[in-house]
Amino acid sequence: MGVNPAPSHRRSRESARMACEVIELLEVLWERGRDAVSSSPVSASQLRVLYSLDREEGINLRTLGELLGSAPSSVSRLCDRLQALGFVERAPSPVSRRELELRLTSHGKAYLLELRARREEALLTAIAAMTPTARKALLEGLKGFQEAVDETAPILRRGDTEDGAVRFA
Amino acid sequence: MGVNPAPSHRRSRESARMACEVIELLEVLWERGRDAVSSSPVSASQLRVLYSLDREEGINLRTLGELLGSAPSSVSRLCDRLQALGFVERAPSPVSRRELELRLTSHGKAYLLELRARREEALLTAIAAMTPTARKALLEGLKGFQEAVDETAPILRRGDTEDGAVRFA
DNA sequence: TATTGTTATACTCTATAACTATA
DNA sequence: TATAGTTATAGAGTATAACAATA
Repeated sequence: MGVNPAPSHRRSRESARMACEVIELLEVLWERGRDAVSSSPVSASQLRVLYSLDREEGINLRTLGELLGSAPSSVSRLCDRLQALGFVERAPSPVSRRELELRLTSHGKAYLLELRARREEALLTAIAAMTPTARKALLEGLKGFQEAVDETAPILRRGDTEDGAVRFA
Repeated sequence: MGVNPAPSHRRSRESARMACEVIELLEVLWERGRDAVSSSPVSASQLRVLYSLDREEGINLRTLGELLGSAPSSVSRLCDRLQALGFVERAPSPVSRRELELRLTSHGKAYLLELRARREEALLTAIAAMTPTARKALLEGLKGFQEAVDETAPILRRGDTEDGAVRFA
């Protein structure tokens, strides 16, 4: 301990800290502006459901629960309300009569589109204030980061197992 | 409409979309891992309070509410529980007997430190998988972005007014 | 009278546990 | 019997409205 770390290690740690700060900032800012969209009051929890269903169409309730880190009962209630809003639909699974296939409705997809457009607009305000050099670096850096997350966060990757089932491990 | 936008505009929009995606990813992932810290179950809402008090020490309850976009009554309840956990303290304001000064306790600060360390560790896993070039770009880009947010999101900036009061407009 | 903070009430989110239907 | 999904109950987050104390 106390030895000089390699420059790339220091830079990694500095990047992590910086990313952490930026994300905290946006966690506070975005939650403030959530209600401004479509006059449809979708909570942060419901929004996480929409994100997940957008990424993994047709998953069942149990799998969604694992993805969110929430209990099945909580997810069931969330889906009750999102279904009542017309954003999510429960369809019977073709492979097992005790499972569901959860999907965004076109209404739900439209909501996500609008929310993302609004958030991107907010981000643009900040990005427009950056220097062209920093802007270019941000894009390159985020691209690389996203690819790296996709590789190192297996929970988000759908992988076929021998029996053909979908696994999220 | 339909005209070719300048390259810098296209890059800005692309950056915004990319940032949006990355943040959604982390909103889902981080919420899953929140409970793993210190065996202290701090909710996402409570966490936003801790972030805000860490940034703006000694603000009153109303101001915190504006910062979070929450009603004063909600903030009061949040503080009840954070105070019971020993993470936040309410002190009488020296300038007005009807106001409070809200602060993190040392216990609260320690919790934030631990949470951030854990999250930075998670980010490092991804960052370590990036190329050195992308890593460097990420750091430069995030730095520029954070500065730009600080400039363009006045709600987060504390500014003295003529009468010496603290304003968050 | 206006402002700061706290309660009262009602609805949403969350978890654990009990329950129904299916495999 | 084990698993997928739904209720039952209880505690936490949220907002609106009514309230107390202070300015």
